[in-house]
Formats: sequence, C-alpha cells, structure tokens
Amino acid sequence: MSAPKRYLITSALPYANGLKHVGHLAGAYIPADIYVRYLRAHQRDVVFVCGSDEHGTAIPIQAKKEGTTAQAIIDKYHQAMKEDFEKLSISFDIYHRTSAALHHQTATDFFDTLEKQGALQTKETEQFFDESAHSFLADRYIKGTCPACGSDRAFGDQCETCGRSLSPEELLNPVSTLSGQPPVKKKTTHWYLPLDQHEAFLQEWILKQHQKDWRPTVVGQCKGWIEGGLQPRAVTRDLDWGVSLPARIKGADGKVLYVWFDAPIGYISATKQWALDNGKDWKPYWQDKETKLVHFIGKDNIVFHCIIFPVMLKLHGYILPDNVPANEFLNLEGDKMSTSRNWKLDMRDYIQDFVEAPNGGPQCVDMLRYYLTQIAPETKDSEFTWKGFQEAVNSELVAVFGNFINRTWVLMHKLCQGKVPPFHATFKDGTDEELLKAIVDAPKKIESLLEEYKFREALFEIIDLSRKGNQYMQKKEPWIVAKQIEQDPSAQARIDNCLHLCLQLTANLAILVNPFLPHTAKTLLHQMKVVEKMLQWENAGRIDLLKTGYSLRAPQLLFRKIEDQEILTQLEKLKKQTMSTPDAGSALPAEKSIAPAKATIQYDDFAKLELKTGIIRAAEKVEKADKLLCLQVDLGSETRTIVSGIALHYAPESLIGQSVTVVTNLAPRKMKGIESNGMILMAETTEGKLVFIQPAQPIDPGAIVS
RNA sequence: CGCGAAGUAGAGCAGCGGUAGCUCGUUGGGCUCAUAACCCAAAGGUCGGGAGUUCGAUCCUCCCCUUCGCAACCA
Repeated sequence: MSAPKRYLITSALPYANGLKHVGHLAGAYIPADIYVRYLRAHQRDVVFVCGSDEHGTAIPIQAKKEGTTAQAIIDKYHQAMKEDFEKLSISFDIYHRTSAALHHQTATDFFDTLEKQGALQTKETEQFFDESAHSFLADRYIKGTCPACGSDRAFGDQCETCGRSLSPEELLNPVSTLSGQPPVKKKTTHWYLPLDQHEAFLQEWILKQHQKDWRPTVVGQCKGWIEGGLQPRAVTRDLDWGVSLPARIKGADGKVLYVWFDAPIGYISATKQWALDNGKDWKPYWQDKETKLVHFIGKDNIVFHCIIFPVMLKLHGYILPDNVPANEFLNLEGDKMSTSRNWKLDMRDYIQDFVEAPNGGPQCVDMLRYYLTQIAPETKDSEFTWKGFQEAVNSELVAVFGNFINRTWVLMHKLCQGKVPPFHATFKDGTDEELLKAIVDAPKKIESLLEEYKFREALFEIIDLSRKGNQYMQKKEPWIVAKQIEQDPSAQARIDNCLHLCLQLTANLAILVNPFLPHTAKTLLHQMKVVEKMLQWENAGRIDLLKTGYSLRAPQLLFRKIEDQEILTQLEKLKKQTMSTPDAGSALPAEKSIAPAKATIQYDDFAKLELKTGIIRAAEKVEKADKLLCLQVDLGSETRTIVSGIALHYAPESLIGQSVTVVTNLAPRKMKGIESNGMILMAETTEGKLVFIQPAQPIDPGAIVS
C-alpha cells in the first residue's frame, strides 16, 4: 500500500445559526484534527478545509427570531464558530464560508456543468406557498393537525407527538409557521438530481469496494438507502437566500440552490480559497486520483456524504471520498444534547469556564481534547459526564501520563544533574530491552490505528506506553539505587540507564501525543529544549532523540487536576440553563416565537367552537400506540369516547375523575381504529409536559365554556 | 410500520465458534522519586431475553425487547 500523493480532509460544515457544542466537536472536528496533525507530522501534503454553512431557510428564520438580518446572523455565528475552533486548536488550513463570492461562483458553476451535460432533470410540482410572507414553504414550516393522532403539533414532515412521518398534503388545517396563515398551493419548477440513475454505481462503489474499510454503520445505512430505492432529489428551491442559478437558465428567478447541494461544494470553494491564499493549485486536490479525500462527519450526515455528494462529484468528474468515518452521537449527563432544550455544553462555555479561566490555559484545551477522544462515539453513542471528564483528566492524564514525565524530570534533576545521562550498554538488562521494544513498537501500532480512524484506541496506546514507563521505573527504583551509590560503583550507571530510557521515552511520547494533544507536545518540547522538527513522525521509535549530556529545563506540571467543586459548578449550571430555556420541548427553536402570530379571528369564528367541561370516567391504553389513551369523558348529557395523545404524560388510572375542558363539536376522527369524538384542551409546560385546562372549582360536567 | 447501528463486570470499551479481556472505579497489600501518587493483587459478568444450528455459541440463524439514527438546520 503506497501512500497517497496528497490528502484533502474535510470536517462537516457547521450551520451558522448558533453556537456549536462539544458533541459536534467530538464528532467531526477533533477526529479530523488528530488525523490531519498526524499526516502533517508525517510530512504529507495535506489540506484541512472547513467553513460555515450559511444558506438554507433556517438562517432567515433565525434572523427573524433575533430581530435582525440574515447577513448579520451569519456574520455573527461565522465569526463565533471560527474563534471557538481556533481556541480549541482545530487546525483548519482554511475556515471558509458559503456566503463568500468565490463559493457562490463555484456552486453556480458546478450546477451549470451538471445542467449542461444533462445530468439534471426538471419537474413542475405544486408546493405550498405563503402569500403574506411571499415565500414557498419547506415541509418543516407548515404546521397543522396530525391525521394520525390528532395532535396539533404536527409539521409538514413529521408529527411531533406521535412521530409519524407526514407530507404537507396530509396535514389537517395547515398553516404557515411564518405568518400563521393557511398556505396556498402554487406551481413551481425545480431541477432534480436523479439519484435513481446512479444506483448501480453506488452499489458497486460502496457495497462492493468499501464494504470492508468503511465503518459498519456507514455501509449499513447506505445499503438501506440504496436497496430501498433512491428518488430524484430537488436541487433548487424558491427562496431569496442562497446561491443563484446560472444566469443563462430561464425561469431561474427567485430560485436558489438547495442548501444540501450548495453546502458540500463549500469544501471545494474552501480549497480554492486556500490555494489562492497560498499560491497553490487547487485542482489536483479534487481531480487527481492520487488524492485521498476523507470526510469527517456525524452519523446524521451520512446520506449526503456517501450518496448524494459522491454522485455530484462523479458527474462532475471529481474524485470520490476514500472514506467517510462518521461518528455516532455524544450524549450529555444521561440525555441527548439538545439545542432547543439547552441541554448541551457549548464549545464556547468550556472555553470561558476552563481555557480562559485564571487557572486555565492551553492545558485545558488538551484536557477536553483528551476526554472527547477517549469517549469518541466511534462505534455507538457515548456519553459526556463531568464526573467522567474529571476522572479521565485526574487519573489518566495527570496520574499516569503527566506523572511519568514529572517523576522522570524530577529524578533526572536530582540524580543526574539535570542532564541527559549516558547509557551504559554493559548494564543493559531484560527490563531495559522490554521498554526499548515497547518504544520501538508503539509508533507502528498507533500509526495503523490512526490509518483506520480508531482514534480512541490510538490514544489509549499512548497512555498505555506511559503506563509502561511507570512500570519500568518502578522496577528500576532509581531512588532506591541512589542510596547505594557509596557502596556500589555500578549504582550511578544503573540510574543513568533508567533515566536515559525514561527521557527517550518522554521524547517519543511527545511525538506520539502531538496529534492528539498539541499543547502538551509543545510544553514537552520546551522542557526538552528541542526544536519542533523533533515531532516529525519518522522520529517516533528512535531511542536517541535526546543527546547524552544535554541539559534540560526544570520540571513543569503538564496538567492540573479537576477539583470536585468545578464539576459541581458545571452540573448546576447545566441544570439552571435548562430550566431557564423559554422554548424547552420545542423541536424547532423558531417555532414558539412564531406560533403566537396566529391571525386575528372574528368572534364568529370563535363562536363556532363548542367547549364543555367534562370528567374522565375511564381511561385505557390504546393497543400498539405508544402515546394514545382512549378516554371515556362524562359530559353530563352523554359520555363520549375521546382518544388523546397523552399516554407518555399520564398513567391511565391517574386520570379517572379528572376535570377537563373538551372541544365537543370537532369532527370525529378515527385513530388506530377507535373513533374519537372531541378533543381535550391541554397546555404545555416549558419542560414539554402536558397539563389539563381545568375549571378552578368543581363544576357539573357538561357546563358550557365561553 | 420499515431500514440501519448498538445492547458484554459499577462506568467506558475489546473480543465475534473452543477455559470471558482491557482501562477507570472499588477493596486489600507494597512502595515512596513523583500533582497522596505509583506498583502489585483481589473482588465484580448466567456476554439484553427466548428458541435453533453445532461436539461446543458472547460470537452463526430466527423471533422478541430496549436505545440511538434514518434525506431537506442538526456531528
């Protein structure tokens, strides 16, 4: 296996509508950064590109929410994300943005090329349009009543209550979340990428060629999609925020490239900008077969990077990714990270609370990088806990790795005058041989793990190597041997040998740990008084990195401990920020602020509703439905069957005797085969819990509410 | 509903047909150069549940359960 001529490494483009959290960091950025730093240490030709994804409907929506312009939003978050990545030492060669003119040009041209060669299809469809907002509506921005469970929290793509996937046409009483007005249908023409025509290629390329070297979860997902039959996908949208279509195309007014089409092209435009900035040629990176392209992403992005973008690249004549090491997700303290519920740890929060704290500094960057790599969700979802963070730092980084180096340095100063002692070959024994073998073997092992994108294991090997150093030192006990110097003429030689090897091991550790913990490597360089060139990967495994007689600096602690109080503070902070989130439980941040803007209605409209009080007499779970309860509600004159989607909030028994408010003249609707005759009014707390709207004092069932 | 991935000691993970391993944590011992640490040892698992194939299954097959993801903002 010969090494590729050059590498192009990408990390998923973060969407510029908010700050990114440590889950993002662990999923797509740290692994890529480790890989890239490793390649650079190997003197490989490598470019690491990323940038902000700044198009799509969510950006104008976020702007509306924050009361500003789309441009202001992307500027703000682009800047913030760029800074955060820098502060956590993610070493992009370029952090670009899709709003850049170069990107617009690149993406338009890309579309143009595909269009000219007839690779795209056009189709006229009817889509929902919001007349007052003058905008076509994405499925997600249409809200209505779910035809399956009757919840009014259903969106054009999915019902939030019963989880069923929907199309906008199925919604009852659809309204636009932009204006609250019912949308109208309007004809529009769009370009499509006929993915179905490329099934054979994908089958061959992924399921045959990459079955073994891609992660099982990636191949598995692709298999599902390919075998399930691919559909043509719309490439354009009616929107005024995004990349324009080529001017030569008729009917392109008011249309932009769909964000999924434009975003991955961001990798290409970023490469172009990097080449411009550095006087290089970008073309080989995308066109030469000897370039190895690797996309680092999260698992939710697999379809774009393994199916759609490769089809685009192939049509355009560009190279295909060699691998797409997608990570699973990172949970936080027992729950999914969620922006809307504010259950997350933003990169920025960590930077402020640790890196920029008085006792912080770059070592805190490495601590986070260490923990996130150690728990990287490479094969399944994993979990960030503050306790885990503390343990990883205190008992591995500090106690094993840091301590080995510290004791080596202290002893070297105490017993060897602060200089690299000579190695006396005549006193070499089996223990020395063992350590030497470990030093020589480690790089190969770590290298092959890195080549397989097994970062967690590679990092473990490094810590394990320092653990071997500790064991070696324990066996050698130079502090004991030092007491025999008077009587035993060989004592000093044995001490010398021990510390000589420990120092060479330290130099090796610096090289090996450099891709993972760059600041630690730098501190070690300083302590060893050597130049950065020593960190080149080819030096790993050498046992003559430090010259005999060379005097070294005083010991310096590499990592500080994480105190109990610090993690308690973070846990409290997490709890507090979650409780204070105004739109907790909402799947779409923009939704709550827009929902109140329902159109004014006349009294007549209100009068159409018949509301009555009722009392629940019986309740039972509906079979084969997680969320539905079948209720018998006493309305005085009659008892009605009402099916309600509240099973996750209330046990059936606990509902007997509850007073409720019922919409009694709602058209009957069948759910799971049971006819529901009415709807129970509920309000939702900020935690997403549903509570009944009840009369303030007991009242006979059947009383009219007005 | 369907598709994909995952379910192995308190936690995090390896193993994937032949006496169940690693790291952290816990307990005990040793040691003291080191950020009260390091070294050694022990305890701790009916490998999600059930059935089948096999001389033999954590590993293969089938069924079930749980968790996560699944194409239009999400790592």
